[in-house]
Amino acid sequence: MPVARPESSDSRIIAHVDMDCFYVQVEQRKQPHLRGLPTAVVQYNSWKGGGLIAVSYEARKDGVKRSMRGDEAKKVCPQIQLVQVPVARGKADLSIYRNAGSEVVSILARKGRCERASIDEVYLDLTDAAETMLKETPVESLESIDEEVLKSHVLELSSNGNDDKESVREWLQRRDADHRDKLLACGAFIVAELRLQVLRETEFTCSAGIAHNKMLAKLASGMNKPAQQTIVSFASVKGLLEPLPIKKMKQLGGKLGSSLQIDLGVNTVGDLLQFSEEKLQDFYGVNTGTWLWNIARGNSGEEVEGRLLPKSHGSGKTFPGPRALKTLAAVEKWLKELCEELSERLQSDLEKNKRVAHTLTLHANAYKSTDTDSHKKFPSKSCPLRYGAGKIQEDAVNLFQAGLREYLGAYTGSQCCGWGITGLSVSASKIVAIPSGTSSITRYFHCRDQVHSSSELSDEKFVLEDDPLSPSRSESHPASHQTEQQNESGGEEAPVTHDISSFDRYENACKDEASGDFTGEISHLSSGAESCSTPKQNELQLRSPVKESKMKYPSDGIRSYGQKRKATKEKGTSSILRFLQSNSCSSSKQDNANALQETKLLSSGVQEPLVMESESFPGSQNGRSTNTWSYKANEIDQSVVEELPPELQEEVRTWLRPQKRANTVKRGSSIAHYFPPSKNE
DNA sequence: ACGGCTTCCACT
DNA sequence: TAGTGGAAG
Repeated sequence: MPVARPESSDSRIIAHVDMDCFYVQVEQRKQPHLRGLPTAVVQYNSWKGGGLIAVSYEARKDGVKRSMRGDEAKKVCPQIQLVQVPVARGKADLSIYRNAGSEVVSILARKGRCERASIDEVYLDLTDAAETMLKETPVESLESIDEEVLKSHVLELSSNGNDDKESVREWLQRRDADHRDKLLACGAFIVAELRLQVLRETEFTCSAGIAHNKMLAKLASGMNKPAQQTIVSFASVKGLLEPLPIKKMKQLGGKLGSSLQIDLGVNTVGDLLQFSEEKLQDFYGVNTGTWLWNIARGNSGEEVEGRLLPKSHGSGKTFPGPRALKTLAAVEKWLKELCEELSERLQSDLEKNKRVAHTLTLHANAYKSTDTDSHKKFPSKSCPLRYGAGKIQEDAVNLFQAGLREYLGAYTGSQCCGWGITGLSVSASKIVAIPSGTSSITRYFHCRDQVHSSSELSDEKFVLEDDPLSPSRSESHPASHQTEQQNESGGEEAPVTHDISSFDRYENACKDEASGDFTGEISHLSSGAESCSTPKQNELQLRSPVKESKMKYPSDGIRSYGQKRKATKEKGTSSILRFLQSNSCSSSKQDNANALQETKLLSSGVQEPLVMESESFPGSQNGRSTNTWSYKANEIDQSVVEELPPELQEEVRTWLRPQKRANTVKRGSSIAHYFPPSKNE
């Protein structure tokens, strides 16, 4: 899974911001009398007091751990305050925490590119902001800076026990510092300010790590909690990683980490240094091997994605042991609950963010009481997503039945034959911003034309029908049957506004009929992401081919850690495209502003000059054709690049000179005179 | 047969 | 593409 993304001499300024015991804070804001008390959030308290999902730092001191039961927590910490997660439709409802997370994201996105990494974590790329600050902020003003930044922990200092504010102040203002450390210092100021804003506006505290890449930033954010920030200075990287238990590294907490320990005797990150890149590649494949080699040295080129919103929504519940669902009726009942929640969240996403989801997926866990030996898994199934709780539910039930048949094998009436469902979940994915504005409407009709003229569309009568949305029609779901009325979107369950639902329909139409991706712009952009990456491919050193025979996993353990991941996916290149899609990369203030701005950009033709060649290729199943775009690097007009936002200019130029680390050269030389060795001015 | 629920990613 | 599995929190 980890992937090689080598990056040498990386001068980005990356922050990882992590909310402190977030769910607890959300509850404490709701009930301020809980502040300062040992507190934990539990879900479902009937069985052994419920499971803890967040624990305050006061309670942690007493040894309370997440994943204790409420009862155990009471034992080690009798005064603990247990707050229950809200329950809706018979299941835990995390929406208040999600909403609180959005509050935070919208604040943290004010400076630099922001990536929502989870409900309570974000990454920030503050490179540009830090550089600007380094250029424009006279050193004197740093002396009057707020206390918060002085509470930073600077790793190279704290290892010597010199963590006091005076030392930190001195470190932050060192004039002979490495340029990269100066940028880090600027990043620390920016992050401190952001954290204060978060506190002021949400009452939530958070901790942060400031470093040159995501991996180190993430590592650092957890080192001094709560409500503190940690800077990984250039000089501290080696000392930080060397003694670090390998399992503490993100991505190595699981089987890969275990394999490193067991198979290679690697217990700390430092131990990894003894292995050549080739050796690691022999064991784990080219990509993972290179990735390991790099992270051991503190290198990680992973980009901060400009994404403020989740990529999918899901709603699920487990039915452990005795509570397993044994009848179709019971499954249907719970699917209804889950689908209602999902639908609500989809509606909200639609209204707030103008996005629609395209795929509905059903997951289930099941057992057969008959043969305990067969460890067959209940297959997950998906289909096009139709809006409206009732439709989602109907489709989910169909998916379930298809899965169940497959799970049980041909025969059986699928009723009371000794099966049980221990887990159910529905999720919505492939979420894209809705096109809006006149040009999109034009494309809408254009797209429609394609739908009808497009070759295949076979036999089906539904092409011309009013509501071509039913997933039941999709040939991949023989299980389903279309009984529904043509009566389109809504009815009682889907109060969708007209314009929106029509867009929704058209998207689904285009998709269902498999006649090309729905908007011109979206398909251009997403396919462009692939073609744009070509110039960069050679950045990945894919040297020695993996010899599968030498893979040394325990036979039942790790199979393959992605030795064949292609170099064609370059996150760096996609952010420009994302910018064109959503304009969320840099300074956008609010989530829901993105979709709107997106279309302005798109329809203003900004993307055109970037797109040098257009070609179409046959689509997969239907012989449909999809437009895609590519360009030749040397054909890009410089003036086009200059029109882009600064942080993207950088990126584009990087593609154009794939061999160089544009970053270091450019940044280093142009602003080296700031923070001069002696007091400036 | 309980750690519940959610999200993301890579691979095939 | 759809479906699977790992990882994280």
